[in-house]
Amino acid sequence: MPEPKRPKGPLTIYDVASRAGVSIASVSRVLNGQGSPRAATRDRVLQAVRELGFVPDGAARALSNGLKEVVGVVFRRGDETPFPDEDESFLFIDVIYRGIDLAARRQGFDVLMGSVGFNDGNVEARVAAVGGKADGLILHDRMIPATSITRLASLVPVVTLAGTPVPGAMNVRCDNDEGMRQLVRHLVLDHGYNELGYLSGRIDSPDNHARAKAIEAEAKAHGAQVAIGHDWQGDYSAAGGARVISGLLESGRKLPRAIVCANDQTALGAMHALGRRGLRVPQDVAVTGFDDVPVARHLHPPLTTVRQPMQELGAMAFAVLYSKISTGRGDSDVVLPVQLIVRESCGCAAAENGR
Amino acid sequence: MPEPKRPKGPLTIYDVASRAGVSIASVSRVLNGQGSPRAATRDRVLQAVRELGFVPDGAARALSNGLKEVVGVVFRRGDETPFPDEDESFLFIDVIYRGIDLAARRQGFDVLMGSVGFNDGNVEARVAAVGGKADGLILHDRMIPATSITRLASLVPVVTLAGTPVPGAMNVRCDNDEGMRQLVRHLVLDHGYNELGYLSGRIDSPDNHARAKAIEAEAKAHGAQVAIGHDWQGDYSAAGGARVISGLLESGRKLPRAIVCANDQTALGAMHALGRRGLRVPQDVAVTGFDDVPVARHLHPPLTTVRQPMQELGAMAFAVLYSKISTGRGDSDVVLPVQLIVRESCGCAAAENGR
DNA sequence: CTGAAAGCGCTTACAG
DNA sequence: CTGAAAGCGCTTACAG
Repeated sequence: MPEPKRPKGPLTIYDVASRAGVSIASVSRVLNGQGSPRAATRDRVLQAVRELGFVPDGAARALSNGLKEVVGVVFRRGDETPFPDEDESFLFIDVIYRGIDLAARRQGFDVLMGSVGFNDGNVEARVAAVGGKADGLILHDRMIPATSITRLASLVPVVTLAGTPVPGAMNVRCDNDEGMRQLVRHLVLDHGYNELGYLSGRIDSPDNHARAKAIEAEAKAHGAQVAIGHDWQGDYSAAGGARVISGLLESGRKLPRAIVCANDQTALGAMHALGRRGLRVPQDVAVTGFDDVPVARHLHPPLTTVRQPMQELGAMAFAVLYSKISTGRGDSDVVLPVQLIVRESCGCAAAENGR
Repeated sequence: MPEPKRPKGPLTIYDVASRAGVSIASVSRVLNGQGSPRAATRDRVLQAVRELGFVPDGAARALSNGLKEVVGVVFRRGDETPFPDEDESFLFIDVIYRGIDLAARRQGFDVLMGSVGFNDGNVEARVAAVGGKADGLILHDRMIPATSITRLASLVPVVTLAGTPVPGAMNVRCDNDEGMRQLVRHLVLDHGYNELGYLSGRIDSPDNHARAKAIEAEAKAHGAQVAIGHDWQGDYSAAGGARVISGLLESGRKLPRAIVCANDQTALGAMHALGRRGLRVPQDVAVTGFDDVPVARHLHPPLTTVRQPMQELGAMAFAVLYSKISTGRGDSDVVLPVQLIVRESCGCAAAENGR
C-alpha cells in the first residue's frame, strides 16, 4: 500500500506535527515563515507537508489571525438571459474585476464574488453575508441605500465604485466631469457644432447625472445649445439609444448637429437607428460615446468616445481597501483621470484616429 | 448621542447576547433558525442584531460547523493585456462563471475566484490556497497536472471543467464528439462536401483532441477526406486561424471545400484571411466554428457552429460539487449535450438560419 | 529554537 | 426553551 496511512478526518496541522515529530507551533512557524526554525526542523515539517498534501484551513487561519485574505466584490448583473445581446456590459464589469483580481493577487488575497441579479430580493442581506466572509468589500454603484452602506462600513471597510462618496465608506471613480467637458470642447470648439443633444443613461445613475451636468455646463460656457430631458432619456442600452432616436425622428423633430451619448452602448444603438433612417454619421449627425468599450473602434465609423481606465479603477479600489485593512486608513474619494479618444464619428478624418 | 455605544473591537455574538439579555447560544439559534426559541427571545435577539448591525463572522462559522459555503473557482486568464482583441474568450469564461454563480447562490454559497495568469509561477500553490478557503473547487481544463488534481481531490472535492476525467476528481464537459459528428454529417451529407480541413486548437487541449478525433472518424464513415496536422495547427485564437489560412494559401495549396475550425475565434480569423485573398465564404470555401459565441451570428456570413451550453456547464459543475459536499458522493463524469447551429457560412441559405 | 496553552467567534450536543 | 461548555484548526505571545 503506497498510500500513506491517512488519519480519519480531514488533514490538520496536528497530523503534520505528529508525522514530523514536532509541535504544531513549529509547523505553523515553518509554514508562515515566522521565527527562525532550525534547518532540520524546517525540512522535516516541509517533508511531512509534502507527503501528506497538507493545505491549511483558511477559516481557521482567518479566525486565528483576524485576516481572511479575501476581498468581497458585489456587482449587479443581469439575470437569466443566457446570451444577452448587450454582450459588452459584461465585458466591462469583467475588466474592472480583472483590475481588482490582479491587484488582490499581488497581496495574496482572493476575490469572493457575490453577484446580485437586477430583481433579487434582500440584496442587503446578501451583501452583508459576503461582508462577513471577507476583510473588505467593493460595491458596484448603488446596490444598497447609502445609510446601509454606512452601517456596513462600520463593520468592514467598504469601497464603492463609480458612485458618490458615502459617509464612512470610501469611493473610487473616474473623472466623468472632465471627460465630458473635453468631449464637449472638442465638438464645439474644434468642430464648431453649436447644437448638441445628450442621450442620457439610466436616470437614477450618479454617473449619468454627473455627465449630464458636465455637458450642460461646458456647452453653456462656450455658447452651445444642448437638448436634454425626457425625450432624450435612454437607459445605457443599445436598444434604449435606438428607441430615443427613433422617437425623436418620428415626432418630426430636427436633430441637433451632434449627439452625445451617455455611453458607448447607447451610441451604438443611436447609430443603428440613424442609419436605418438614411442619416449619415458624421456627415449629417455626429455621435459620440463614453467608456471606450472594445468594439468602439470597430464601429462604422469608429466611435469617438471617452476612455475610462476600468482596469485601474478596479486596481485602485483594491489598493484603497487594502490600505484601510492593513493600516486602518485609506483615501475616501479617489478620482481617476479619463482620456478623450478622437476617432471618426465626431467628424474627424481617419488620419487623426486615436487608437 | 444617538449612536449606540459600540464595544471596542469588532462586533461579536457576545455583544448581541448581552444587549438582548440572553446567552450566545440563543443568539446563534435565532440567527440560524435552529430549535424553537420563544417568540420573546426571538424578538429581543433580532432587535439587538438590527440595532447593532451585527453580521456573523464567516470564518468562525465555517470553522465551527465545517462548512464555508464557498466554492473556489480557478480559471486561467490572459495576463496584462488591458483590452485584448480576443474579447470573446473572456465572455466565454464569464458565461460559465455565471452558471456557477447562479447555481451557487441558490444554495447560499458564494464564489471565490482565484484566477491564474498564463505565465504565473507556482500555480499549484495558488490552487491549493483557494482550496483551503473553500468547500470545493472547480478547475478549468488543465491548470495543474493530473496527479496534483488527484492529490488535491483527496483534501477537498474537485470538479474539472471540459477536461478529461481524472482519478479522484469529478468532471463536467460538453459532448464534443457528438457535436463535431453532427457538424460533419451536415457538411458531408447535406452539402455533399467531400473534402474537409480541420483547423485545430491548441495541440495540448483535450477538447481539441476530442474534436479532431471526431471529425476524422465521422468523415471516414461517410467517405470524405480530411486535411489535418501540422500545417493546420491553430491555437484557438483569431490570429492563429488567420495565420494558418495565410500560410496554406501562400504555399500554393488548394484549400478543401469546407474548413472546420476548432472554435469560433479561429473561424473568425480564417474568414478574415480568406476574405483578404478574395475567397468567398461559403461559395468558394465553407467555414464552420465551435462554441457559438455571441458574435457568431453577427458575422458575414453568419457562422454555422456548435453551441455548447456554457451556462449549464457551470451550473452542472456546481451541482455535482454540491452533491459531493453535502452527500459525499457525486457523478464523476457528466456529459452535456451540444446543439448544431446551422447558419450561412456552411452554405445554407439565410432562410434556414438557426438563431 | 521550541513547546504548552490561550484565544480567535462561532455552533451544537448536553444538562437542566 | 435555554445556558454553560466543549470544540472547530489555526497563530502567537509566553516560558523555557
